[in-house]
Amino acid sequence: MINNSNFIDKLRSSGLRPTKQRIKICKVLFERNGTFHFTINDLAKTIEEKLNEKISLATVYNTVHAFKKKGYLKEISINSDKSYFDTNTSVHHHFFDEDTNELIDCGEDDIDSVNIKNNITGKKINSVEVLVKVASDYQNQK
Amino acid sequence: MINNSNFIDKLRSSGLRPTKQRIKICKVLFERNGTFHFTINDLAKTIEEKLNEKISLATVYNTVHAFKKKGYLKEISINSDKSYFDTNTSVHHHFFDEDTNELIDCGEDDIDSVNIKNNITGKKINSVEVLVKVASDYQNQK
DNA sequence: ATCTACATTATAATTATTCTAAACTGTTGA
DNA sequence: TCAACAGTTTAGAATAATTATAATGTAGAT
Repeated sequence: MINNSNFIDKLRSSGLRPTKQRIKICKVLFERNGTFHFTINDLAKTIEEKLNEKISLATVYNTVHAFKKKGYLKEISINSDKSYFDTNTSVHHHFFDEDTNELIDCGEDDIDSVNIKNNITGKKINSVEVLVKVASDYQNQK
Repeated sequence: MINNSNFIDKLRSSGLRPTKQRIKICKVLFERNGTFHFTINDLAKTIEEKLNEKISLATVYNTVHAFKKKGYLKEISINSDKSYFDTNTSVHHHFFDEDTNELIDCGEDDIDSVNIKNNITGKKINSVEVLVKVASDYQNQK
């Protein structure tokens, strides 16, 4: 309870009211070491397990999207039936393990920075993402 | 009608029965210059317009997935509520215009080839895709 | 303490996609 | 040529992710 003030300040300073639910979601998302890759469902389930309490799915959706808009979360481009989010908002790329449907951060040194030599005229680049899809050799054989 | 035999041969040689619907879908997809980026819905609509006839949505889904499995189509990774496909199956990257939701092929010279220096142990790389999301400056300001 | 705008919630609605089961059609081989 | 079978198509139901709705709750200012 003591260090909730961090989250309260963070929320307030970005114009989001520090409601109970948002603070709890902050705790689940950001009180951890390492990054967290999740779908909305993953997050809702984790909240239920960690806090022994349910937050409405609609609120989880609203909050995740609010956090994304404020830059606290990144949405990851994978072609999938659901959306993935990442607590690591720095520029970085991903492996996607097709055997397990798991997202894995690429380290700084895994991929050279991508150089865009020509952009669409009149547009601004919002993001550059590399997705490396991998699978076991066994899987590939079929 | 004359050059349907191309498609018939192509289908048969890959183990797909050349049904009326598949041939029609081939015509819509591959009888064009330049690549075609589409969602299932785009394709169904295009079929209806071009051929003045409807093919069941389920069939369009089945066919597109069959063509993808055979390597005639590529699925593009965009975080979106729907899946995008591409008739250009070569290794290439994309711009995604967030103003119009339009996919645009990157030219050969737009992006340097991406060098993956470390891979996940025991896995094989299936694909490497770069997605550059762009939007007008105006859009970005809000 | 009260007010007001913003948040939360359960639930309904929407949208993309897959499943189902019945009808249909290429293909094979007698 | 044609019967039979396996693969296809189809309309519509089912499922799953996400968004909208409208009533209730609550943080923060007055």
